[in-house]
Amino acid sequence: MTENSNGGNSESGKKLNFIHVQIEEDLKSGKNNGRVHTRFPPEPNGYLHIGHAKSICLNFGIAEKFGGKCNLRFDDTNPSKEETEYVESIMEDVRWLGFDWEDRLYYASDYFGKLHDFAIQLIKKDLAYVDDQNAETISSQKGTPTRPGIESPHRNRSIEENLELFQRMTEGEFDEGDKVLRAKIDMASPNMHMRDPIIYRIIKAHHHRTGDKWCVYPMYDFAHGQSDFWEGITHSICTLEFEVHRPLYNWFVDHLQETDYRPRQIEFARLNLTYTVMSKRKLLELVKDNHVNGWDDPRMPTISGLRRRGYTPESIRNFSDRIGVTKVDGVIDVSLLEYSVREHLNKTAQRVMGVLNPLKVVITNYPENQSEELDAINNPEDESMGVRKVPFSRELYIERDDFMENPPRKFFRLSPGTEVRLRYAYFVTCNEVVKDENGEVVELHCTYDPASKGGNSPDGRKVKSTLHWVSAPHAIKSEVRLYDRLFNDESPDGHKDVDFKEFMNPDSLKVLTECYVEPFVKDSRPLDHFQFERLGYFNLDFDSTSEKPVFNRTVPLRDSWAKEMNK
RNA sequence: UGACCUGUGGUGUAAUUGGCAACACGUCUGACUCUGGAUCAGAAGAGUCCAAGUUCGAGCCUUGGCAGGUCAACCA
Repeated sequence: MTENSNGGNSESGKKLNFIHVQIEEDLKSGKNNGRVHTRFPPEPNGYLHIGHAKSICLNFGIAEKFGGKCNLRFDDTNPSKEETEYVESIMEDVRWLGFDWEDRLYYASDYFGKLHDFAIQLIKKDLAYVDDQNAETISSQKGTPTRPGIESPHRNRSIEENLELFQRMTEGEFDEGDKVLRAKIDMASPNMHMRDPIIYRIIKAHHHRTGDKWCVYPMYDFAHGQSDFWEGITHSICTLEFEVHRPLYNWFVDHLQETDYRPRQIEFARLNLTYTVMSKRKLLELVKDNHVNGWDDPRMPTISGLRRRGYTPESIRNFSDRIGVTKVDGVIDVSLLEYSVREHLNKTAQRVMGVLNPLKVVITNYPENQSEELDAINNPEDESMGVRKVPFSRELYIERDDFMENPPRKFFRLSPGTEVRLRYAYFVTCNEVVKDENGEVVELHCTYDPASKGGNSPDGRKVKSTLHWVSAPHAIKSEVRLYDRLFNDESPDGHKDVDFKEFMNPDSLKVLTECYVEPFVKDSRPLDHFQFERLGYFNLDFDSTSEKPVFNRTVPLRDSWAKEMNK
């Protein structure tokens, strides 16, 4: 009823964040001739994670909202960390999330030539110099945030000498670390980034695109603003830690570009999630040290991991909208992410009956070698998804937890002498419990009431509970992987620098091999999301090499239901 | 003891030109039995970091504090 309770009043009806407000102001004041152009600029040094999804949704979302454009740009200025595999996975993930950069795919490496020319311009303006000192020395001369730095002895080299040295750097005459090009700004600036920052360094590594053409590479601060400028970016959105870089970003653009147009850097808070490690460095470590089975392991917070876990693009985009955009560095509870999947999957997922921990049930008054097909609803929230046939026969499997020989007071499911409903099928009553020599229950003998076909008895009698089940001879045996959070409840949030591996949850992956699902599943390969009724949300994992279906459970169990049963 | 940024229920986000702080998640309670971890109904929970000031009236304005974050990579 009150659908516009968000206070926003944009055309799309979605919530306005502070960046939207800023853009509206820019638009009103006639900046950039009414253009809005953003970019998503990942470094291809790892797979994208849920934090990047926030940035993707923000940047592409702004373009959509204001009728502008959003570029995809790979910020590949450091060849020692970057790989083509990452480029490809990033493109796949952005597309999967539902965004399109059309023909606007760029690489910072496309600008290496222009950037190099700009470096020379800077030297010619006496705003850059070659420093021969090593990293340590340069670092020690930087001073501290509270104490000014001191100038390099090479700071006042002649323009000619700088030009020559930079040329020789470019030609590969020096080794890595021997020389760098620095901007000549202010060694006493209160902003550390303005104390003669390095703009070019020697790296003798193979670049994933330019190969061995270059051995000097521009630094982020030097390259980023210029790239934005050349692409006509109006709003360059980045995370909070770049706030102190902004003066430098502006300094480079101001000293190198001549028109009035200026891209504008705006910072927002990166996403932190509880129980979730999101630093690329740490995720890389998990992959490299085989703590997980690759970047797309369903326990990973990567977009590819979430995809295999069964998350939908819609659910991630909804999550993104829900968390908003601010400059407050906070921590979001993962339950909000999980809520977002459940919300979407509940509307769209195919319902299927399945048994994870089987207990055999024999319907003693049902004829042998007979079977029949019963109608089951595919999605109670969406009639258009129709119905399917579920085979029923004399031998069934039910969930082991659905039977108790000596039930406590509030246990209404199957126990000796009680009658329950098998969903979509019949009322059954348990008459006999078969045990093995260890006293373990191995089989139940039940009788069914043929008059209760479909799930209701003509005499109007009620049963207290409904079970789901599969027909033993028809069921497909499958493997089910139950994924839980990779990190346990004590794990620190966000990017805090601690030994995060101490907090890994040893039970984060359980593989169950004796599971049975309706045969329906076999014929519905294209439908990869299922809700196993009562058991949670699953998806078929196509990654499996085996012939049998393998399911990943998407949303971890919460214990409220179990708690209820233990009362 | 520098510069920049940020402070609204447990969490996240709102609050038109200053007008009794709203929404979502989470939590708790109840209902519903063709299974819910679903759905529905309800409840608790902040007086907006603090202090002064301006004002009939301040989360929004002013001043001063306090707290937290970021910055000293030849990473991005």
